[in-house]
Amino acid sequence: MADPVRVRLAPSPTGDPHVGTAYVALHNMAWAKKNGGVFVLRIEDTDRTRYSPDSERRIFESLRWLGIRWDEGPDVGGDFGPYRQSERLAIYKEHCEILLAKSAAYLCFCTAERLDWMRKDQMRRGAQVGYDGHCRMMPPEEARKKQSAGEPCVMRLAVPREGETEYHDIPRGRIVFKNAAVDDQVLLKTDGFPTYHLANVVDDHLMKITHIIRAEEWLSSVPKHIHLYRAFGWPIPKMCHLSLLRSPDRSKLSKRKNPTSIEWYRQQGFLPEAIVNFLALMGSAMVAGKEEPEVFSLEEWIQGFDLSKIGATGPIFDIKKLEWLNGVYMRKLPSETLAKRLVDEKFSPPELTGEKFQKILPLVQERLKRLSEFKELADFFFAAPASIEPALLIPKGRDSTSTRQALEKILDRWKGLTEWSAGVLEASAVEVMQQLGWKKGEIFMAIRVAITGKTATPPICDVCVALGRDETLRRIENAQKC
RNA sequence: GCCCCCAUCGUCUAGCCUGGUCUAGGACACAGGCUUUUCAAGCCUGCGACACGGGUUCAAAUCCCGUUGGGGGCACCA
Repeated sequence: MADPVRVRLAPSPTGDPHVGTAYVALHNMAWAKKNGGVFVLRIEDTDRTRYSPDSERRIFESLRWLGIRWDEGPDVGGDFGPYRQSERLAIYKEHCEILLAKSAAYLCFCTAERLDWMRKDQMRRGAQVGYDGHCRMMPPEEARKKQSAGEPCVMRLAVPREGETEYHDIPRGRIVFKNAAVDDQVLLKTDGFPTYHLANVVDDHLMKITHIIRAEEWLSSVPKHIHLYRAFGWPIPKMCHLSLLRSPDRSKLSKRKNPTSIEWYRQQGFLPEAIVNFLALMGSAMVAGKEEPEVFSLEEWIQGFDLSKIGATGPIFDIKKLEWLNGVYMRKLPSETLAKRLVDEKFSPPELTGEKFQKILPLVQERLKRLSEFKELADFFFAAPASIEPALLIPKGRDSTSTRQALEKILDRWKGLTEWSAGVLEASAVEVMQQLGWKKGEIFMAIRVAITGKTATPPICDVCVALGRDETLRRIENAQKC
């Protein structure tokens, strides 16, 4: 019996909750669920200069909003804590000593200025950029002495100078790195905090992580991690690097070119299930055997999920397709649910009452691509148009007088109606149309503009019913004045 | 510059592992049409790809090599 599957998401709380984080989280969670395993959330907060306490909270909130749940983490506990790296400093220190004792790492006293100069020099010469090994030659006793004398230093990984390091990546297969090209990475910083490289290897081992599923940008640091695992004598977890989500210009998704914050998508009125579905579509994955194989729930997706299905090409984040999916979900939602979402996410006017809501929501529901569009699409239900554009009101080839007369006739007819229903309104409008010799489009458009100020609305007679008799007649009267 | 990854319609992808069933399938987008009181939605049609060059083979989108193109990494950031 193999070890139970344990995977982890390791975001660093340094900014907005990124859609790429959600993308990676989804794949981790899917793999854990698929195998009856455990999904761990670990906070990588070893960079105290970029750390933002608010960021952690927002990451949790955004992931939860998307329906992503973890089994262990700083906020839910677990047997392998603490789950914030800043709370594990003693553990890293201890492991640093092990590496030093095995000569797998060494202390480095080089100043930032020297490193800077060195790098510039390497660039200029067109040489490989990386630490030149200056302190690697130093006898350990001497290094210890300097260290105890209080000289600031870092600890670096002593990467073998020759040979190759290979490993197997799940979507990509065998990958081979030349050791000579691998830098002597800093493992422990002057401030006593570990770098990502040390912390992630130590934690993944201690937390019994079996599969590392993370973004492709980590691919080139894998050899460093392998050397670390070997130095410790630990087994190496399976690795799966997910291709980076791209901007339309194919560079990695960045907020300079694209909205990347999950919060932004939420504020724009995207539904979490649409975002999840969309993200799952990137890189492969369709649920087979459905009439709509590209529209599926999280559960359905997980059901058919497999790491072997993941592709290695970097998909462009196509917001047009997300919008389409969002529309699909908006139309599918029971209107009570949609109403609740609109209210909860603050996309509907506060004065919206239950009854009115029920009347208008079905009229706009299939026209919405984002929750945020509700306000604009439905504004005329809440207030008469502030002004009416005569050019829109008057059909092409007609004049203002005949338009005014047409509205007058409609008003007369509608005032006398005993039943206020879409069918009746329509029938009497058609009669007026015939009397005037107008076309259907002309009369209905004139009514539409008179009542809503717009040329694109739900079927106008339905709108009139939702608005009610008094309001409808009042608006037509007003329109005549302009 | 050095290291690594990737390569099917504009975009997301199926097919590739286990060559022939691929005149390469679906979806988004786009264009046209139908429906129609407008806008949506829906339905139909169209446009549209195996980056290029060499191999291997009776046969290559599928296997191998190279080229080109794109991407990522090269921090006391993750």
